Amino acid sequence: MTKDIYADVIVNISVDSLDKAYQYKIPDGIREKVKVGQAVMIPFGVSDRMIKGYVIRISDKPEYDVSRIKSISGLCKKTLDTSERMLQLAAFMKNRYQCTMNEAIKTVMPVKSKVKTVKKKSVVLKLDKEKARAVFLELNSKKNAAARARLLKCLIDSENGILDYNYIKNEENIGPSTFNSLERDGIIAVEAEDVFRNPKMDYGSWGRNVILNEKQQEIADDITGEYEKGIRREYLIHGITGSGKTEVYMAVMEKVIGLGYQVIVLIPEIALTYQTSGRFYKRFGGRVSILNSKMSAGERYDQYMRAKNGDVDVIIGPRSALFAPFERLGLIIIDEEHESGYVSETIPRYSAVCVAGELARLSGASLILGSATPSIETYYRTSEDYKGDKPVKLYRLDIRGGNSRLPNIHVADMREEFKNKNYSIISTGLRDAIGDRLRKNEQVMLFLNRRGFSGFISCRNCGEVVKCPHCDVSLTLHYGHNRKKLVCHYCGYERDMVTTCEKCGSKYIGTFGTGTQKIESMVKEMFPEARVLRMDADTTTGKDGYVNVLESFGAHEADILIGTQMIIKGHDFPLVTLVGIVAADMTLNMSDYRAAERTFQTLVQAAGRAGRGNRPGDVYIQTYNPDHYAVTASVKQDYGEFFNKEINYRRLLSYPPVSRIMSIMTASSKEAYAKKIIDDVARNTLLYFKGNDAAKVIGPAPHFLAKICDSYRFVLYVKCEDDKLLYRLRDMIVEYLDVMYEKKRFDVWIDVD
DNA sequence: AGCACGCCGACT
DNA sequence: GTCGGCGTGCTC
Repeated sequence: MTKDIYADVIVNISVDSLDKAYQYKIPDGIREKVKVGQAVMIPFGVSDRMIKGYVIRISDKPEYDVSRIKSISGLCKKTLDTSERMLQLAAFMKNRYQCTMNEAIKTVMPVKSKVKTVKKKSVVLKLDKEKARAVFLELNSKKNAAARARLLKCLIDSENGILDYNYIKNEENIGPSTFNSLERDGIIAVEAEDVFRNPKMDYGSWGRNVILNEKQQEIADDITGEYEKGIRREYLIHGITGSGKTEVYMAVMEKVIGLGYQVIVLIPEIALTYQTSGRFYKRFGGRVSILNSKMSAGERYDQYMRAKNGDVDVIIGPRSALFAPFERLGLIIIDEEHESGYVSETIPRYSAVCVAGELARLSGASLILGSATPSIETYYRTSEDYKGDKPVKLYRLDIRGGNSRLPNIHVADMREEFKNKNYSIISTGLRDAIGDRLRKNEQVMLFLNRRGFSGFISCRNCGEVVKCPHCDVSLTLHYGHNRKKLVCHYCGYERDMVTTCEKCGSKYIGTFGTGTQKIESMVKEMFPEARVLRMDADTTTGKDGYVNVLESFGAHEADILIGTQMIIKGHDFPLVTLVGIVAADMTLNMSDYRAAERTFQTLVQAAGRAGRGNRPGDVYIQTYNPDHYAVTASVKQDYGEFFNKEINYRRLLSYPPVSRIMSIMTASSKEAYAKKIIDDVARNTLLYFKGNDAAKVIGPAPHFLAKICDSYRFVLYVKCEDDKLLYRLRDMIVEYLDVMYEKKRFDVWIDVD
């Protein structure tokens, strides 16, 4: 006799208490047909009423009282419907990102939990108040009508005889049967209304056609040609900034929509401005739906419903727009695919580019990626060396539209500056250039790689650095409203600025490094007459904060804008003719294999900000590593050169995308315990790869941030070309730790790439 | 959500 | 007794 197998099934009802998996036996006859994502009919509840559910996991051991497990009664055939596809996508994410199926489902089906808030049920009094009062008195005098009387009283007391269903149900403790009986007697009515909040926007006339240049047309024709032949695949449009990638997207979209398919367009959060939305509205009119992060759950749900009902052809939004439930998804476009915003910060930490690839495959859609500085991973998939699945077809778009030209790029070697006794953080060249622009009444942007990348405090006498007591990290200096304070960027710990060294008592406390605030004060000192704006997390409070700063700068209310990452994304400022990258190599020093890639991308994108109007632009790159290929290649704006050097470097060190890398981090409040576990994992990992030289194991070692929030961290790296081996190892480690160690006393994170 | 069960007052 | 409304709790 064969062993029974079981399926975890989620029920297709949107109620919190049912939001979990139920285990069913899979009957022998349909054993092969039941896969994760399959829709099935199951008997549910005491009366075994038949409902639809989805299989989310299959296993051979029952996790419930066996005698009470029912059997799946049949498959729901039909075409692969959207929710089934979404569940398959969730299953993919579960495997790829090591999250639970529930976490994955919550990500891909945001609809489910939101239903309640949107389907607003209300109770309406059907009689006029006089008659209702009579009924109420009658019920009130009866002994068995307490709930009905209570409900009626509430309705009579309410202003217009309408109350929220859930409110009254919870507040007055009224059961469903009470509503039913009153409704049957025609005294009340329960009404469910779907209020579609459709953000109305007027963008004037639409349908305007743009004429593509020769190169744009060629790419659009090629993609649509393949599309018409039924070819579905991934494309990369490598187009320099301002080369008009959007025009190509739109041309392809038009074709795909014409064939009756629907399109998802992902855009980096920061670029989701009215400008962008307006362009799409102008072209596609009301058949476009735009999602943004400011939308409430309800508004977002409404847009998803419009997508599901086929009321829109195009949905535009940040990475979550990927999960719009289109029935006939034909194309996904990801603009600026290298953007870090496409990687989720919450579990599951999925990459939208990767998930989009899978979604496209599942739905028979094509995927177009676009970027001026494609991620190494994506570009690698266009190369001939790439042997994996999902190869990418590459197009180049290298003519800048309009009459703007590439800026002149200057490199300032900060080591030379230091030798020449310029101890400031602004090179002489950049300083002169700023002065020149101020005289010409043009604008300047000064860019710093990341917020408070330093500003750490140390004693000039003994060298003691002020650190966070909970984390092994130096504190960063911030200027509060009227006092200086020290902040830990990891745990948020705050304290007053120290005045004397806590170790030696010296009064000479120095601040090192340069944050945006320090640059601001220095620039104000150098150019007292200049109007300076600073943009970072401290100056921009609220969701619209940064938009306000950018708008004010765009209106020439300031001459110099100082800021981090945010200022180089999106937004064109025609008056900006000078961009200074104050510390170009800061990201190079980060202990991450993507450091060079990030640096190159930032430098190229920042340089692209200068001279987008008619005036020629200048860019100053200040660096301590003028010979590093990330710097030299960005000076030449030569992606190819950078890619070749970078991919060789990664090949040499077995980094992704050539090889895969898995990191295993253990953390515990007891240092020795975290160490013991990671040593154990390391030993087992070596055992796992015994006699197989395909993998390299590095470590274990204390993590780069060895102590965060009073928790000690150790890390182990495993590099291997075959990701399946890594995924299997990962699953084994998780299971092993589960069995061998007490769960609560430590944390473990396992990450692939 | 939807269903049944047990409780309790009311009516035959 | 037993009918019927009401509140509670469960659904593999």
